Amino acid sequence: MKNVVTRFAPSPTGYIHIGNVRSAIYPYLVARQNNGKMILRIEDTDRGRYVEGATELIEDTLKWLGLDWDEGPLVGGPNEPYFQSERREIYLEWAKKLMDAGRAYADPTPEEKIDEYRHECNEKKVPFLYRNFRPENPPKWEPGMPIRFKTIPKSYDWHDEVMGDMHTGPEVLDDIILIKKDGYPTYNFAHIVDDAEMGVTHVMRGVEYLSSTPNYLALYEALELSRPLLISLPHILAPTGNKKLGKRDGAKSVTEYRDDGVLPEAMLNYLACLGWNDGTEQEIYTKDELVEKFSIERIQNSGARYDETKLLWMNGQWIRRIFDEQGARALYDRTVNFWPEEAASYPEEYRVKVLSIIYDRLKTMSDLKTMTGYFFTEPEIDVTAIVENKFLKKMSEAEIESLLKTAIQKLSDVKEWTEDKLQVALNELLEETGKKPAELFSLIRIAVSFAPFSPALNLTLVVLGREVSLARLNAVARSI
RNA sequence: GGUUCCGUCGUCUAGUGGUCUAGGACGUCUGGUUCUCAUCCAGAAAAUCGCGGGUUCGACUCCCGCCGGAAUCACCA
Repeated sequence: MKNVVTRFAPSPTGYIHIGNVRSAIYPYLVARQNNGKMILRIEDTDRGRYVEGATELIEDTLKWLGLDWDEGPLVGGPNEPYFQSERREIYLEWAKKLMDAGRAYADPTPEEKIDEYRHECNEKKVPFLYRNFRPENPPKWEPGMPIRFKTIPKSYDWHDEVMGDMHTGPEVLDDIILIKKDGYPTYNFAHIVDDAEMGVTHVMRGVEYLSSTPNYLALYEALELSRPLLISLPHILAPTGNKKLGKRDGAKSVTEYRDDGVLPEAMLNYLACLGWNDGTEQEIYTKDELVEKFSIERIQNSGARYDETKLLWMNGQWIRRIFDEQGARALYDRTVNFWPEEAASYPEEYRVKVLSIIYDRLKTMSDLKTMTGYFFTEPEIDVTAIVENKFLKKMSEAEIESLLKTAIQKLSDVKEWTEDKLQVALNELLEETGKKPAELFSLIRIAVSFAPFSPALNLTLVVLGREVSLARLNAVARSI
């Protein structure tokens, strides 16, 4: 396929949450895969729901995920403007053309009257269709009047790339509003006009638009436009219940995950594979792999439940992958905002070392805050933590004290404070004292960190350094 | 209620008539990796393929009916 043009067209009503980023990811993938263009268009036609700053939030979210766009806010393009509120003249022109052709009309009916019609139908238990109440002699249009499409009720067949062959009868077609009385277009009309003007070839959006599609088809026809490829994306379901994931169910914003230390690679990977797979058993995909392997045909046609646990697992995978493939430094660059406050006064090099021994324990970057405290602050000595430790509680305090002193002596004699030399010393200590690793190592580990867990003992000692390690051990020895 | 879509382990999924005694991943459980936590490795439990009919030598796969779930029916997108 050539000249592929896709778009992501959110309305600026707040943040983008995980339930709806997928309709940005898939169009992006399709555009890049086909050397096509991706358009970002802001559908701000509902002034009541407009949220200040939402556009920036959308831009930030996309940029963070690594989804860039070829046309739209910030980058411009040949079809400017990309805010629908600035394109009102265009929609009005198209609507006028429709009126001239007798396919649209100005509707003078007051809204209360429409409510009455609707009510009437509900009473009679017949479907409410405005076309049955079409005003007989619509007035000439003037500003302040809504414009409605004059539909021709008939059956439609079409193909949805995800849902398959579709068919509906005339009962779903109605005289939908094209231009609201406030002069802004409805989504229903605006997106058709914009997609046509911008040359959009693939319309990807949530399945909630599937039932309106016949009306769009009627519009394409009346406007003599060729149909773009229609691609309905199934909903992402909330963790519980069968509802689609929405802000009401506590759907977190994408940026919230960023702030919690989820990597964009993991987020993109997880979301792209929620409801799509390439048929192989691969689970971890880079953005480039997704671009290469993505296919519309393999998008699932049923909703997928959002599972944060799996996202977090994937994030752990990505943390390790970045460390292993790009090095400690590359991973460190992603951690700047996630260290405990006290870490700021330590040299960067030291933080990199801490990261290097702790990274494989991280699920999110923000775990650094809770997991690395003892590297940056003197832990509070808590003798009970030692005495009541499950490996140490069978020893008397005197025994513990003497064991600790032996250990201090041995470690003080270590010439080079390195990973290997420390391990040798630790092993010798084991032999000399006749203690089990569980006893000896637990004692030293707790004395040096007072943390519920820490990396391998020799590594912890290396990073802490000789001085700090011995000082802490001595302090504990004095406290017993 | 009308219209439309969907229905394989708890979850995400593989599966296009025989190779499925249904595969993988997350999660769970067990064991191993000199202490802890995690990683990693090995293993286990976990799906009568929504239900009932049919077609066929043979159906998770095709057809029909039913049931269940969802979406939509706005001057919101």
